[in-house]
Amino acid sequence: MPELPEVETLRRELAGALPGRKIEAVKIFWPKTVAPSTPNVFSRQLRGQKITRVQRCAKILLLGLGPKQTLAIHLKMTGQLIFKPKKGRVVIGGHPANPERHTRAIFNFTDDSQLLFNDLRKFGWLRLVNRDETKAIESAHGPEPLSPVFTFKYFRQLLTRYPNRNLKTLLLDQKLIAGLGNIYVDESAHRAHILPQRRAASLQPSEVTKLYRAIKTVLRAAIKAGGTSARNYVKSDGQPGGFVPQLRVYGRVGELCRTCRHAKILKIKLAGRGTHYCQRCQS
DNA sequence: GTGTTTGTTATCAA
DNA sequence: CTTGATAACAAACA
Repeated sequence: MPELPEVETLRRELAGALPGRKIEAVKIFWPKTVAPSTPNVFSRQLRGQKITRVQRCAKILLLGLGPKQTLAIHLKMTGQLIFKPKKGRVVIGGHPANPERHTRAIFNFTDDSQLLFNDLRKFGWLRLVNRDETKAIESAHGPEPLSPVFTFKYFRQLLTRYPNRNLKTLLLDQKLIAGLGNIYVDESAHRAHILPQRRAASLQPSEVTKLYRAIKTVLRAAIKAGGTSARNYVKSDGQPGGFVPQLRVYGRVGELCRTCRHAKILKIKLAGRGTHYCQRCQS
């Protein structure tokens, strides 16, 4: 699941690869990927454009195409962005012209390099947006948790403003904090020694501090490791990120807790999501 | 055939 | 207004 650290990893890699490259052709293999546009319109609009910068808003990657236009990319659950310095050879399966089984879009650059958008479950999307629409995307999200805008004061006020929400749903809410998903919410709660099902108002002041710090710490560590490849996520070179060994609860149901080495990691359904925690370390 | 996986949005209900 | 539940999207996997 590409969350903030995974998209940030891609942003950093692609920021070193894409700027300056000119789009020669765009192929769309799954039209809904570019909805509400159409493959023809979408491709025509992008052809000849040069990528000027690579940014990120929450879990959305933003490829700048000059001052007026941006290509916004959301990987949703199974999206991948693969950069190939030279055109990859055509491989088995799927569409005849389709180099990889779940490739939904291909950007060919004039120097023969390529950007592939793979997405097994077809939830991801590509959208060409203008400046106003980019602003709208940004204002639909809360502060970036690793930016100075995400102050302790803001975080404390969040908990006060939504006293009856449980931590899980609150931290997952993109309007309140940008970029956290199922993995890093569970990991943050474990590191803070707080159960994700707790009501916001039930946190002691010291717990608010611990949670605030845990969010930042785990995100920084995950970015440093190149993200979590629990399922489909890979980096732009196709290699997995390295954070799985550092996960403390996500995907570890039944395992012995790596912190207390005593209790087994439990898994419940909370806010409709698989939620992992240690009964002994978290309260 | 069933349940599970999850990011996001829409819709409904209390 | 707050909050949570559910479905929808879609496909693979156990």
